[in-house]
Amino acid sequence: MSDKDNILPLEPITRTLADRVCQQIVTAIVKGELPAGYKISEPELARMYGISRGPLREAIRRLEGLRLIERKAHVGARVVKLTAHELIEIYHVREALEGMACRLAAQNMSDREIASLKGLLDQHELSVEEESWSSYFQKEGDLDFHYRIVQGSKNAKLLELLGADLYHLVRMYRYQFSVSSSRPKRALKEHRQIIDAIEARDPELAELLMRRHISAARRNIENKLNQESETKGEKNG
Amino acid sequence: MSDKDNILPLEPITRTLADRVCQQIVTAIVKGELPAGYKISEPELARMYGISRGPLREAIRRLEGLRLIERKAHVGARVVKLTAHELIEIYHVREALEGMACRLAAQNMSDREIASLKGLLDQHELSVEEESWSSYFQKEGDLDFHYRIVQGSKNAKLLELLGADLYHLVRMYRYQFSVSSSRPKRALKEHRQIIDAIEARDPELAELLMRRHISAARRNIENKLNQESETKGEKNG
DNA sequence: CTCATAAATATTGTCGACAATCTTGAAGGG
DNA sequence: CCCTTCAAGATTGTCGACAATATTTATGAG
Repeated sequence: MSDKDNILPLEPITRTLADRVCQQIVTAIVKGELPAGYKISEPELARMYGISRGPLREAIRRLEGLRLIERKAHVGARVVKLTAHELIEIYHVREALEGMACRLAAQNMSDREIASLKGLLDQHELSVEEESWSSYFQKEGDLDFHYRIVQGSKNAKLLELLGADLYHLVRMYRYQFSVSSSRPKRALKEHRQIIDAIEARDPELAELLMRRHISAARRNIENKLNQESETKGEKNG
Repeated sequence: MSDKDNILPLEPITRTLADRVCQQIVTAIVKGELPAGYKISEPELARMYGISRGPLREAIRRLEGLRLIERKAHVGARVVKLTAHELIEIYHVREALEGMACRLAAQNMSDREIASLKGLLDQHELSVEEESWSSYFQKEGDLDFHYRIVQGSKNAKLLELLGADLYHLVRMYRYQFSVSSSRPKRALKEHRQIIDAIEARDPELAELLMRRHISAARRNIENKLNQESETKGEKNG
């Protein structure tokens, strides 16, 4: 028992087929390998992943809980198609949830976590200078920051709702629309202000800044969508 | 096709076994028929509901998504045991989410919905006078009010998160602890203030009042839990 | 008597086959 | 020519059986 403790596999490979396949499908959906609106055929997917339909169906049920696919009885499952309206809704929810998370983080985040997060922002700053930025930051880096704040809130329910239900959809949106975050330096500056407020243990300010930050991102998306809807006339004309 | 439209079964009985059993288990858990911490035996449950293990396992996967049960691979599923800490966490989340919902409701709720909700409060007022109050209001009536506000926000994601992930747990808590809402008239008065703010189309005030309302409920629970922890010494002595 | 090891039991995970339902296509009537 | 009806095909839902893993019990050594 003494040397076995050293291995500590840290959930090495999820112990069950259904869980493993579920994770694979999540990333496949987020990255767009399974495009939005795609009709999921159980026999096809089962063959693709080399498993039976039993575990696959359980995985699908789980995916349904993550709001990444939608099902209709006796008809089948489809990858969710995120509409502009729903995306705006998600940002409203994020504003409320992450505002609360940020306030709690200002109270509960450890000094160590704060220092680590500041280090992450330094990394981001370097990435912004280079060209490598667009590939990483806009896809994962930004959510890294937000995820750490939520972790710092020490509220497991918040982490659950944001991590399991919302961030997947946001990541999916960013991959699929290849969204140019459009305001990199501005966003980074706002991130710095937020972590400063947390470091100053100022919950009110931290919440305000986070809400403003997400609200700005939402309006940014709204504007972009409005622009698209203005120029979409050429399709009908 | 003309007379078929009149039937409109409104999802009459969920079309699949897994969905139906899932709903049954949800109410069983909420009402405490399946007590918190109960070890779920698949063969037992399958026999109890008269179905095979296949659909039951899918239902369990869905229940897992609703955070009503927890699973460990190759070990089994247990009904969640809500700790005091988690309950407080949930109320923090509710404060954020329903505050936002209330603000949006002040903007998006229809006059008809507002009138209907005021009627519901009239009903509640009558129930408070009688004795029948404790049985209904504290268990379902209060959440009815909150649920309608969230509906009025016209934000589907909010409705999803609160309805699917949080309210079940709150209802479960109320049934199991047989919580005496402890401040019925006070709560009802706050409900009236909230709907008044919504009717006045005052989003800021509506959000403030709702946050205060839920925050008060949270502190009420915290106090009660502290009292319990003070008197629990007799167990150890 | 206590602890460690190992077999026995029970439970969960996985699979292939059958039944119920929906969708697609063609044939016939208006 | 279009619409309705019906049949064929395919897909989803359900079931029972087998395999893999965890828990429990019994056995033996210290």
